[in-house]
Amino acid sequence: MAGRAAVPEVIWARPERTGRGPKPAFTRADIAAAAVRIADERGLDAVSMRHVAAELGCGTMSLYNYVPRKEDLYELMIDAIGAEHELFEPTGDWRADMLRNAEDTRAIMRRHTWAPRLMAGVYGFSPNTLRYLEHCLACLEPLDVPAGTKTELIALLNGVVTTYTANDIATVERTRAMPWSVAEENAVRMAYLGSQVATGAYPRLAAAFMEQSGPVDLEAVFRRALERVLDAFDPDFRKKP
Amino acid sequence: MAGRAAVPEVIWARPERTGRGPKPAFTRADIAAAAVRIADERGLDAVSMRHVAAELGCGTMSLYNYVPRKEDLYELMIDAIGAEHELFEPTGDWRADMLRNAEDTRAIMRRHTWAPRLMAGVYGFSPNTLRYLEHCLACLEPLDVPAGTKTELIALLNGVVTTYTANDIATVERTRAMPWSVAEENAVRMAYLGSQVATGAYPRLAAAFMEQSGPVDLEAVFRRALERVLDAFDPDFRKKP
DNA sequence: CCTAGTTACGTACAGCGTACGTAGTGCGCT
DNA sequence: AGCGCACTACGTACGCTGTACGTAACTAGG
Repeated sequence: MAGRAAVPEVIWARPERTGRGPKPAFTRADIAAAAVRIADERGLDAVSMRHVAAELGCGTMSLYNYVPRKEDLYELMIDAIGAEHELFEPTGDWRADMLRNAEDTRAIMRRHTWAPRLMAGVYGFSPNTLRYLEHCLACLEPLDVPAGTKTELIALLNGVVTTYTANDIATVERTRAMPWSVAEENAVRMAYLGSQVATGAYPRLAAAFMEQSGPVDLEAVFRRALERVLDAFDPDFRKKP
Repeated sequence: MAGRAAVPEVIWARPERTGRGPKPAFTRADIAAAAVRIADERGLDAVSMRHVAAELGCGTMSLYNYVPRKEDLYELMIDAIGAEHELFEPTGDWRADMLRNAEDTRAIMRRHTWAPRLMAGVYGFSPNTLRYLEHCLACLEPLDVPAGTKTELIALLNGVVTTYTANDIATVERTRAMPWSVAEENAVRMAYLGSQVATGAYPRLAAAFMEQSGPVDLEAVFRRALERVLDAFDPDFRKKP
């Protein structure tokens, strides 16, 4: 009686190795690395059970011994890139440290442009996610607010980083493997946007468009957003000029 | 020579109706409504070209006359729920107005729990999205900052609303059509999280967990996040006690 | 040693997006 | 007026997906 579990499974809760049977040919890390490699090189849509299995050099269905559902494969991928976080020694300046964390997260997402899309759908707490959370709390040690407020700060900041970086990646690279170029698609979208604004139906939007000169500096916009979020949590902020 | 366009298409740029040929049996609004109905009742995964066509009572491939790619169907859906925004008369109090907008957006997403997932992947500017943007700018008229800063405020606020509501929906309702109950899955996840925290590997995280008593008030957390974002943009904020 | 639990994997199925071909319809142009 | 073409409609088919299920080989615990 093999029987599938009638209860939801958290992949991190099931042991990687149980006593009986032949030794598994791969570790979870192997599988995660293969999936990440495929996603980096051929896009997230290329991450299918078949392709990952092929990358590992095993049969498709063998993968299901390690990863009961595809969703779990995604969790492995998120955990894998979570290992790339730089867990530095906190300096005592919580603002600077959190900025560094945010830029670090952004850099990781830039290396793995599929990450924001995955983060939106997976809510698990993987080992590396927990480690990163703990690190953030360590950075926030000097900040004198309740622990609940700190976790809210982390959540808000992470949300902003994800949202902004997802948008930037979208405008810069757009979905991969399109028959037309990125520039072309963006041009079409901007042309449409311009034509709509030109109808006069959106006067304030038009004014905002007129005001801006030259291309937007995405990096600067991002940093400003971070600073604003940090301001909102900074007890010293009110006293500043 | 029918020939597909070798250039990206923005569905809003292509006219809904061109002169020639038989009258289309449906409008875009019909199609969007059908897709939204399916997503509301049976979940986003049930929104397939086949199902939408069936809901409309036409052949699957006929749908492609109206919606060249499935991605465009998603854009129609987002635009459709964008019509649910309450475009009230600005009161002159930009903070209160923007709070109202945020709560309004949150309410829409709660009615259509698939919305956050879609928003993460679609970046178009649909008619109703533009209308809502214009409305927000109208609400921000009393705020004396550059237009660019206003659009940044709107973007940041919308991002926070989407992120937070997506998370809340996930914990409250989780993916639909699971063989186990929501409570069960959350219980399993929390049990795992608790077991990890109990290992002592995450002391600060453990402390944060200890600190909290009783269940988290998601609404309060959400409102606090909004207030913080608004604080960060409020010129009067520094002068307050 | 035996056997239960595991690994490995081929086959099969339902469902997906959508390319393509064909038939019918009615507006615009000559 | 009527020709032609752009459009609607839709059936069929292809390649792909996740994964249920069955079978064979293997190994550690009792």
